[in-house]
Amino acid sequence: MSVSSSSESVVSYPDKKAGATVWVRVALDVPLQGLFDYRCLPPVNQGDRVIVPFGRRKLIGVVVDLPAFPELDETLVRDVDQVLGDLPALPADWLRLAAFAASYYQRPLGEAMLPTLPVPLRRVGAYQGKRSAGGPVSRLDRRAGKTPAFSKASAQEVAAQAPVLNTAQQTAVDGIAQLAGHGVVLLHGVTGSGKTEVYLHAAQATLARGKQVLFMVPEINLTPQLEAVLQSRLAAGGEPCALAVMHSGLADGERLAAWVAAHRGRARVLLGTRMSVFAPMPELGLIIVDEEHDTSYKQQEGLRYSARDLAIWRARDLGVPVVLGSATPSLETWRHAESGHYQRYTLPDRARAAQMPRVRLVDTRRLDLDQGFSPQLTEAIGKRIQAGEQALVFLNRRGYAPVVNCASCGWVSQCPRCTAYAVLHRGPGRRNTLQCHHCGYQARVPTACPDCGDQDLKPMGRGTQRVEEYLAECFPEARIARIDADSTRLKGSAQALFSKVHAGEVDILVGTQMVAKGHDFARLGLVGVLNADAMLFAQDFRAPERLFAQLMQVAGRAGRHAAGGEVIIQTDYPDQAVYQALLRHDYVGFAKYGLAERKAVGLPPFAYQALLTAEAPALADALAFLAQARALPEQASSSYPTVSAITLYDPVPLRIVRVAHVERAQLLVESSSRPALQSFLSIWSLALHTLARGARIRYHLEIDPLEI
DNA sequence: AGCACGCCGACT
DNA sequence: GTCGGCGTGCTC
Repeated sequence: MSVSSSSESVVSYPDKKAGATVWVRVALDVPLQGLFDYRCLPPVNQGDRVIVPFGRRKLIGVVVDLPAFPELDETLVRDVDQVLGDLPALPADWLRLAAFAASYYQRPLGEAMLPTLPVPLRRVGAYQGKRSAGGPVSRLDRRAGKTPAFSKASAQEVAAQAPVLNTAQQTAVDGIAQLAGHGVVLLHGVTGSGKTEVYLHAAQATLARGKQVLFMVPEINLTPQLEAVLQSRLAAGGEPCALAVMHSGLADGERLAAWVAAHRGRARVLLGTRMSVFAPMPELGLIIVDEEHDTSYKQQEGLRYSARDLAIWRARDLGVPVVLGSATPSLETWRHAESGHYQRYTLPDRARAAQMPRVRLVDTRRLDLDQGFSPQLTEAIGKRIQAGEQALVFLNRRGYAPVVNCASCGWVSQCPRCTAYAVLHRGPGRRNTLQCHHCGYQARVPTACPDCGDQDLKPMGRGTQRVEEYLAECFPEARIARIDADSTRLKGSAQALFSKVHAGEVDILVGTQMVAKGHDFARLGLVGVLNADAMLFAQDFRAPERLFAQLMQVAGRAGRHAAGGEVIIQTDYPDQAVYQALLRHDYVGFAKYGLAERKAVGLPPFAYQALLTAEAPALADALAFLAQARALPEQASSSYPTVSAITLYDPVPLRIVRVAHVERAQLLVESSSRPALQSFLSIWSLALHTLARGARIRYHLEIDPLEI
């Protein structure tokens, strides 16, 4: 209609029919505090998406309010360009969740809200312009006849028999069923104890009540079998259940399809990674957070949210249960279980016949190691493969060797852009490279030392490639496979490698933490762990907790089906509490010890933290910014009512100061009171915004950081 | 964050 | 004479 310039002027100056227009308050994805008011022709509702002019461009925003009066002088308020009616309005509970996330993580509402929408729903170009063709949703619906937005199993598949629950599982299922309204349930059980079966029963009961289920997992591509299990076991209304899957590996269109299916209530189960916590689900009745301790639930850029924490908030807001599952719950969660704040159900043994693997510590202090291998470990591997079983060597370090060193002058390979070693990688056909694991820098390995010209350059230490090479020398008959980020770079290659392992075409598997998650190896009899101590002495206070979780998880790979599985951990520190607890498979003891230690020194979960990180070309500028940030409350103490309850630590450089020519420093903020911290941060974060303007500084404020 | 305006340096 | 460097100012 609006082709001529005269009709455009009608849009700009609408008729002043009394009551013909309303005011709308819109959240936009701009790094500006506050919301933006526009004039709009009804019908328009809270939760509608609108296209609005903003400066010289157009943006898609979400209507969060219909105020009686604009906050601004009416003459400055512009007109909404278009109300997008292609989907039902975003529900009120979704708006509440976004508002909570924005305030808790200290970001403008629009910056929290808009990025959670599938890309096509927030791109003006998808609605206006040459090839918009009715918008992304109508295009999706036109396609839907051919490719459904979500999958359904056939009725026969759904009839698949459910195993009988053991007593502990039944107790947990009953406990979840008896929750009237909201409650947090911690399902504590080791790998193979049957947590999935409890989830399935709880989910099935929820579906039977006509409600939707949100099932969250840390990484979906590592658990492809879960989708099939949900598919074949869950039904809704006598029909196989409609399941949608959502994760970051999906193309924009696929993600849109899953999101729309959840939003329309067509998908009854949504299986997804952390981003799925923001999917609108009008009839949500249960949230499951599998492996709740997993750090993948923490978003590491943009809005740095914890999907687990938001899931709990969302469940409470909706008055529905949330089930957290883990063999090694985070100490935050465990503390709530201990205090009775969460209901805890423990699944004590492996539900199927298998035994827990035996854990053996090999004290490497006085041993002569051969390429990092103790005689005990090498011998154990030999025995297992002779018996026709598989062995897994776990090493959290990829590449051939972490550093190359000159024997005569002491030169070491370093990344020119980062304060980190350049790692030696073996490429195909002896094509060796030095690679930086922080910035992606790559270079040929010098043939002689760049400093002294000596040709005696030696790889120091070892990564998965070198371990693979060593094992091939030790066990020339054995079929060896390596699974790490390098060997699985190509799409589908991870799947192919895992299939080979499952098919028994591999005797020895070498892998990084990638192998610890999800996969269930039937013939695996032995897990050997190299270099665990490196993780133990990693920078931050959560390192032992993470190491314990990771070793429990990798140990769970051994002997899951057959009895007699064994885990060998090589360490210089066999007396460390982590290893001692692991010997006894004693999470409870380890958690008790860990919580006591945290309490004694006032660390989370007995304190609440925020971390301000500054980045600049020169470290001094980053540190100066942080020093100024730290001084802000002193300069204006009256604006900070809770500052006395807050500790601001000294700004310090990050352990890896420079990454890709950017130098970083951080400042830790701590309080024993979460409300006091929140109140402080809400004022401080505004002041930081002003402070950073002018200074050529990038910064971010992270709430509840996992690594400090 | 974009996006434009604006005011000084080397080039077809 | 212009093309273009990125400083700074604004967005309901």
